[in-house]
Amino acid sequence: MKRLIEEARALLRDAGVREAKLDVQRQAGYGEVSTAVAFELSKKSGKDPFSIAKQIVEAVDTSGSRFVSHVEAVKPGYINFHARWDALAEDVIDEAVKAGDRYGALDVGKDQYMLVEHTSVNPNKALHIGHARNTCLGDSLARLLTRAGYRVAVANYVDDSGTQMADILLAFSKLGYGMEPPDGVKFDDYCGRIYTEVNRRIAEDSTLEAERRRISASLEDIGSEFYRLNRSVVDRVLRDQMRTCWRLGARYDVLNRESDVIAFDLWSETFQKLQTMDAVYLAQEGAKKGCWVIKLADHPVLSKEGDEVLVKSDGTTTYVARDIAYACWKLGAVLKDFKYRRWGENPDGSPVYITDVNGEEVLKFGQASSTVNVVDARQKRPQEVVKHALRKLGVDPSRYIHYAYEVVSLSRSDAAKLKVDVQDQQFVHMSGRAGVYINVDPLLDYIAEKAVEGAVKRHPDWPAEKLDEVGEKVAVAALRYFLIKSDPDKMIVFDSEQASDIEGDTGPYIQYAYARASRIIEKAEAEPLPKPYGQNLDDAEKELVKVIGLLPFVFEEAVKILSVKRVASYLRELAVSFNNFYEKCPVLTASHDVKVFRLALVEAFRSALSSAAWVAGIPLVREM
RNA sequence: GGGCCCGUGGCCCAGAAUGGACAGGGCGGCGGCCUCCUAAGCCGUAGGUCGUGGGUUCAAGUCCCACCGGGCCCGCCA
Repeated sequence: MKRLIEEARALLRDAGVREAKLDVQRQAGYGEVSTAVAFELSKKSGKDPFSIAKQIVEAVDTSGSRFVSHVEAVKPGYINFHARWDALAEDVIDEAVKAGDRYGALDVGKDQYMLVEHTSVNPNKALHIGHARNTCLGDSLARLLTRAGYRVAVANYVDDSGTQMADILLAFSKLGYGMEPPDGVKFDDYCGRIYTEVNRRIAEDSTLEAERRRISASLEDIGSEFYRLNRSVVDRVLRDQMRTCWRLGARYDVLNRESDVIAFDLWSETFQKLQTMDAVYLAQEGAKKGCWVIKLADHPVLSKEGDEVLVKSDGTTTYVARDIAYACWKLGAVLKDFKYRRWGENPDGSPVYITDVNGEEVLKFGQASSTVNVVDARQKRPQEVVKHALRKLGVDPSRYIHYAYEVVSLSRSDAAKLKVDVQDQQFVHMSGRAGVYINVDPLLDYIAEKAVEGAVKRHPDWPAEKLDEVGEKVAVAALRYFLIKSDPDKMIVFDSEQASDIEGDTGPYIQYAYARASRIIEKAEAEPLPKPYGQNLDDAEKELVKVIGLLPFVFEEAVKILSVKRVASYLRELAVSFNNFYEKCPVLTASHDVKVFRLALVEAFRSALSSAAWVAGIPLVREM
């Protein structure tokens, strides 16, 4: 496909058009590559764009072309290049089949190291669907960057210090909650339920509030009973959370604990530098008297809201201060570094490390070329303060990317199921404190159950294990596609019936196209030979060739604007093209030459789909 | 009060980085297609002031301004 564009560009150059923007034409009927260059030229010369286009087309000589069959000037002034399908099909199919499930890989990220951080759920509860949006976006971004040739490491920030843990510890130490969850309940889920209950009890009994504060304070005392209890609770919750993340297909390289940002003292070095750069000052009066605050006066927007406290009057740091220090570590603006120990293993066998003051492992996860932080849109302001601080420290703030996404809320009907009084609201925000949330694990179970119901009808002979395996993959595909396909700037009003749909514009639709293709390949006795390449292709074949050829461009665009959604919509487009081909073009019963060509086309389709599905995190099955 | 985001058929959403060829798809509705590679599919059909009003342009769903409606953020919390 690239060669078709290059050839079109060369033809234009020979015809006297030095610079032209060429687009691969998505719609059928307007050629395969087109340009609106005549419109631009008409702006300069004042002449009618259509006559300019005609003039250019007359000057184009396609007689020596391999990929271009003919060129035409159309209506208002477009110039459309039509492909020679035998050559284009050969080019696209060869490239896709050769590259296999890495088809479309780029090298734009060569020699660059990207640190992607996502998930970062407080370790006092199980993942709900809002967290899943974060994890799925972040994991797919990491995959996209990997496919684009970057060296990528994935971090999960574990906010293990602070007050949100105190509720759970209060429950275990004073309110008589046992450390073991009831049968069939995961520990993280159990903690989430406790968290809700404790908050209700604190609202009723104010003495508990003081108790919680005391626990919160004693957490600072390293080696204390509460400190040790906290560590063990955090680790148990984290292990359960990670099981859910793995279930969703995510993987991680490192778990960075907030308590270790403090323990390794990344802050003091950062603080010194901020002082040296005259970016902070000790407030002498007003409400923030006695606090070290960062100057925001020269920030175009933040200046209107007053300076930000970094060090409280009691000498402890705020969350934003720790985030600044951590950002400095990520981008190599401080020299101090963590130590690590091996914590566990991803399903793919790769190690997961965790920060640890007693750790033996010295690893380089900091000093990234750039860092992507998947953090919900409500934190835009603090994230902007971090960027401002980086700028002050001489770090190019564009290296720090806040990948913001909007929250997930619940539909009226889902909220009503949770006994929320919905009144006239169209949606209800989730709240861990209020117990209003839908967790990832039960949702996946529910979708898998629906999928198994469908599979059993089709394959009454399948053993339960196989049904469960496919059901699980269908569930993951459905949820990931659902969370990835919509614009990150838009709030998702989650409805479990809609999200668990496995028909229409869904993840399973994409899996289904792949399964159909796989069955053709399995049943074919002939080899998918590269030749002969089809003459007189059916429209459905042409369309499929074109869409397969599009993938490298899709990756290029997606990586440029960090758009996971772009990959999801491509997958849909690709699967539609295949299903169309599947209906109109029989493969196994076709004549020998046609069959061999179509088999190769099906194989090329599988390459394109598996490559893009990997980025989207959609697991594939050969039959379903 | 200041700032950020969203507004596309009954419902959900593509199309917004770079303005261009009839505004695409799904759900739901109606009507078809399994002696043929899996019907989790395909085809047809009905349904649209792209929130409103201005502006820029040969050309605006897309860019600019104002307004309306919805959401979020502005703590010595994280």
